[in-house]
Parts: sequence; structure tokens; C-alpha cells
Amino acid sequence: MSSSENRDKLIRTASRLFRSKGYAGVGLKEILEAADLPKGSLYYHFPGGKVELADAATRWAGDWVAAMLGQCFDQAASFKEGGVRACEALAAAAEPQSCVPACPVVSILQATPSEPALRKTAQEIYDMWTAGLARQAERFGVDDPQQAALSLHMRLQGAWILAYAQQSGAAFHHLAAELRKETVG
Amino acid sequence: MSSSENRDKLIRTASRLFRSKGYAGVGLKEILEAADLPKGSLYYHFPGGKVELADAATRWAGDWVAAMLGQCFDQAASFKEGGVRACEALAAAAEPQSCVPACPVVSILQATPSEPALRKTAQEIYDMWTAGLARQAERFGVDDPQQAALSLHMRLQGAWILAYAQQSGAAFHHLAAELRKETVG
DNA sequence: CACACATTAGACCATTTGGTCTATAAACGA
DNA sequence: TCGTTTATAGACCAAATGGTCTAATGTGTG
Repeated sequence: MSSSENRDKLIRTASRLFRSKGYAGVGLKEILEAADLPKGSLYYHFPGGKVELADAATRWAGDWVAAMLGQCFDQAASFKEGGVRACEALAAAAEPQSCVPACPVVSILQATPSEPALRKTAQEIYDMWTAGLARQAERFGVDDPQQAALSLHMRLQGAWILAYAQQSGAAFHHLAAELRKETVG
Repeated sequence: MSSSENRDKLIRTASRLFRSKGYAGVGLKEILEAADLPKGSLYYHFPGGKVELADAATRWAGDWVAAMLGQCFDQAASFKEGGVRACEALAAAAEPQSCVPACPVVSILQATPSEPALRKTAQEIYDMWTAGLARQAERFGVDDPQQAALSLHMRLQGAWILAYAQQSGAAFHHLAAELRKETVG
């Protein structure tokens, strides 16, 4: 029976729940009920238990975000436009949901003091995103690509927190409008 | 015996722990042990239990941040300088700690799906901060004070998340440097 | 001293937590 | 068909969870 099918279902379900209520706010019971799978499946696919599942779920969502950012910038004619497109994509991803999900990394961040393994994961995903943005900035000939990438990442994170708090994509649209108004580098 | 003394100790202890590990990541046992107080004290001062304590702790920390922002801008000669000072103040507050604490609002945000009372608190604190920043922007004659306030708040939130993730004040310093370089409004 | 009130102290409870373990069932090659 | 592997199924466990409740202990006032 397709090994990876239920494994993926666990990852997707866990990612959704963790991003809604945070690592510590979700119990295995809730994940298993939502995925309609028994505990045995979880510990077969993830012998490391909750931490390993959260790690996999966060990396999966992190890769998805990275791919989305890549698409936004590939379709753009400038770094600035890429940023605008990223805002709109994140807003679009947030809006149809019944719950606007938090940044996947944020959802495990508060668990890192107790679970050191997750700290490394969080840092790696952030580094991946920033590196991707820096590559795009370089491609568009931005003056200081590293600085531009960090700056955009920071603003996206801020917008994401506010969007999550307000359960609305408005913050992303606001940031998009702001980026549009800025002088073209 | 000074009623408010132990009540304050609970608030301070809870705020520190919640900001380090998040609302759901901290148990009452841990808070009570850290504050060296019995459970009876907690439920005497906060009949609403964990939620009421978290609410009080978050509002207390939220007021502290608001006051700090006020001071930064009162000492500044421009809105831009106020932003720079705020970054540096947040960095300074983060650096001596053994654990760089998260934004107090973020620490309860992930609990809001299960605890609706905390959602209102979170929104009120954010509104208070933004309103304070908007007042300052207006005072300095910034073009669109509301937009300037939202924009700065967003960037501070982003920096705060990255500072928490990296357990370092570097993100705040980075944002300060970035603000300094921007054209004076 | 006596009285009322404010506060502390922690035993106790039902529920939930993450995790382990054994038994079963399906899949598949020999 | 047999045997092995892969995966599901869920009973079970110790520990921790938030919360309630009753005693006891101040503490100040008449």
C-alpha cells in the first residue's frame, strides 16, 4: 500500500494544523484524527515522533514557499516587481482558507528552546529563502543583492505576522502597494 | 501581604516564559516554579487561569513596548530617526538576555484559534502600537502618517521574528542601518 | 483578644499528552 | 502456497496538563 501516500497525508495535515495553532498547540491525537490514520502509521513513517513530523512538515511547506517565490520572480521584469508578485501570491494563498496560516517556520519557532533540532531546520529554511531572493536580486542587477534580499525577507515576515494576526491578506496587499511606490532601483 | 507584589511577579514571570516558548509551550507548573508561588496564588489573582494570566502578561509587555517606542520618538528629531532608535532599543533589550524574547503579541498569537479572548488582546495591542507610531508620524509632518506607521510596524515585526529565530539582535541593527540609508521624508 | 478578610498552600481530579508495544493485515516475490 | 516485508491498528502507559477545592495562615481593625 503506497507507503508515501499516507506519509504525505500526515505531512500535509500536520503542516496545516501547526501553521494554524503552532507546534505546541497541536496534539498528535488531533493530527491523527484529521488525517484519519492510527498512531501506528505515524510512528512507522516518523520514528522520531512529533518532532520528526514537524520537521518534515516545515521543510515541505518551506520548499513550497521557496518555489512560489521563484515563480514570482521568474515572471517579473524587475526585483521590485518580484516582491510585489510575492506579496500578491501570499495574499492569494491566504484568502481562500478558513484560517490564514502562519509562516511555516514561525509555527515551529517557539518550540526551538525545547526542541533544538527544529532550530536548525528553521534557520536552514530562512537561509534558503534569503539565498533565493539574493540570487534573484543579483540576476536583476540590484546594487547590494544580499541586503536587498534580507530587507525584502524581513518585510514579508512582518506582513505575514500581521496577516496571521488579523486573519486577512490585507497586510500583504499593503506591502505590495508600498513596494510599488518605491523608487525603482 | 502586598496583594499586587506576587501578582506582578506572576505577570513578569509568565511574560518572560511565554515570550520564550509561546503560550502553549509553557505549563502552569513551570510558571509557578519559576515564580516560586503555589497554584492557589495564581487562581486567586487570576480566576480565569492561564488565559487570564497570559492576557495580563501580554498587555503588560505591550504597554512596556509602547512606552519604549514613545521614548524613542520623543528623543528623535525626525520620524526616521525615531525608527532607528526603536530598532536600537529593541536590539539593546534583546542582547543581554540569555534568550532573545519574541514579540509579546506573537507569543500568544498561535493560541488565538483555541482562545478567542486572546485574539482581541493581540489586535488591541497592535492597534495601540500602530496608533502611537501614527501620532508620531503626524507630529513630524510625515505625508501619510497612517501608512508610515503601518509600514514601520511591519518592518519591526519582521525584524523581531528574525531576531527571535536567530537569537540575536542583528536583524534590528540591520533594519536600523536600512532606515538610516533611506531618503529623509 | 476576636473577628473578617486577603492570601497562600497544595492535595486532588479528570483529561490529555507523547510514546511504546504487540497483533494483525495486506502486498509480493519465490 | 508459503514466508517475508510493509504498513496499519489501537490498547496501553507514565507523565504532565489545567483546574477545583478545602485548610491553613497571615494581617489589619474593632
